[in-house]
Amino acid sequence: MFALIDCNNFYASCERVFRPDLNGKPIVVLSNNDGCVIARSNEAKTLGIPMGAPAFEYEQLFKANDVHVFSPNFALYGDMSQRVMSILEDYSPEMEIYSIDECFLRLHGLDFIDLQDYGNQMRNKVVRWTGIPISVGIAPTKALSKVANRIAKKYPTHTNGVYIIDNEDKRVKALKWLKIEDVWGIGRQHSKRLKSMGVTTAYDFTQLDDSFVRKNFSVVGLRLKMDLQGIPTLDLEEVQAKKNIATTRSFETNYTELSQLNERVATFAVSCAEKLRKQHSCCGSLMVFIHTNGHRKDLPQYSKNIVVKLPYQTNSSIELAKFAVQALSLIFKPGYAYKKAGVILQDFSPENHQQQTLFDNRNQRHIPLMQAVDKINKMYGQQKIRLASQDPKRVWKMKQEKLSPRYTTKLSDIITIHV
DNA sequence: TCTGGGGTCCTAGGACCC
DNA sequence: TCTGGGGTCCTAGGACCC
Repeated sequence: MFALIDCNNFYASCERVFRPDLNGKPIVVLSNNDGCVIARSNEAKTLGIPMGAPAFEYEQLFKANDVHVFSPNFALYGDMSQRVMSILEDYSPEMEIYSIDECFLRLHGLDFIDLQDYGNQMRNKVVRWTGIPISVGIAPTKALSKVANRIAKKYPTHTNGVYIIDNEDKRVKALKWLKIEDVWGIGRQHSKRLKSMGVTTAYDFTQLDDSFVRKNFSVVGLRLKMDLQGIPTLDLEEVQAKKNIATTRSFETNYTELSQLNERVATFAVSCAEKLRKQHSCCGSLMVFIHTNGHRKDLPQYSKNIVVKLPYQTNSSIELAKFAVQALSLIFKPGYAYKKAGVILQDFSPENHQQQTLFDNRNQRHIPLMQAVDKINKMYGQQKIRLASQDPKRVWKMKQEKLSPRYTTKLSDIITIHV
């Protein structure tokens, strides 16, 4: 059996842990730049605030209903996630952390344990130790555990937040209940096509012909179908080194000058390089993109990306910033109002396994230099040491008007209790 | 005025090899 | 008249996830 454990309204719940006065009140968490809604408490969902709603369009509704709005506090969410995961880890030797708020456990050899009770224990411990409510779905396959989790979340009073699919009747009933667009792995395009052929539930999908599914939805669709039928085809996945690393941002205002974009792109490249060094990889190519604001139909639009093959593998912030800024100069066109830019690293290889090129221009001294920079930044705070091409005066800011304290990761933000 | 960010996998088609 | 067969590798685009 597999268990899928999912934190309820995770970001909203994290904010509420340190603001118990907000229990029972509607909360939303916004994306970077306070752009759109990326998390909602149940109360906010009830008000009809959709996922992805642009914040400025809903300002009135927020005000009218006393919705508490938060800028994203990823330091907090990341730390809370680790706490939740480290508790759940104790419930099985095999765990896959699937996302910041979800994990799969393999429940093997628990034949004499009441799984309902086991799920209840997880729930109670996590909420008691962290304040985060979770839902637990248990079933013979990963896809079915996703379905079970959805039922647990949808009917908390009936299920007590734990639901188990452990026989054929329950499986069929659950799949007939689940709408096709809510199936894990069936997105907007697939569900549109399926609905047009009369497939409206997960159960209908499992009744389709194998070769038809294979042809129209590839092996991914076929694996999903089997998993939903109770034949395990999806297994726990190991943590692997990333194959791409990206840093991309929208700007609070539009940028028109190359110099402004240079600074942003250099900073993005440095941030990517730090992530790359953290996983001990080097990269062989990078992509830089810029584009104008696609929502502004009244402004001239321009969007371009460029992929640069590097002359050698590297993870030096200095080198990557240099190549990224060079690439930018090749695609920058004056006369446009740029809203977003990004750097994406690709073509990775292990750091300690580098192929030397015949005419190697790599500066070997960057290796100890970067180690020193990383160490200092770790000790004294992010970005303590920066490249001169990065914003030396911290001119660049994101719109973050409703940022909560870093309760768990910053000494000065720890809550004080007055006795 | 204002609309997020970071990932994965699969497939088809083109370029190349002998 | 008639123009092979069997591969690999790479990339762009499209789908999906949170």
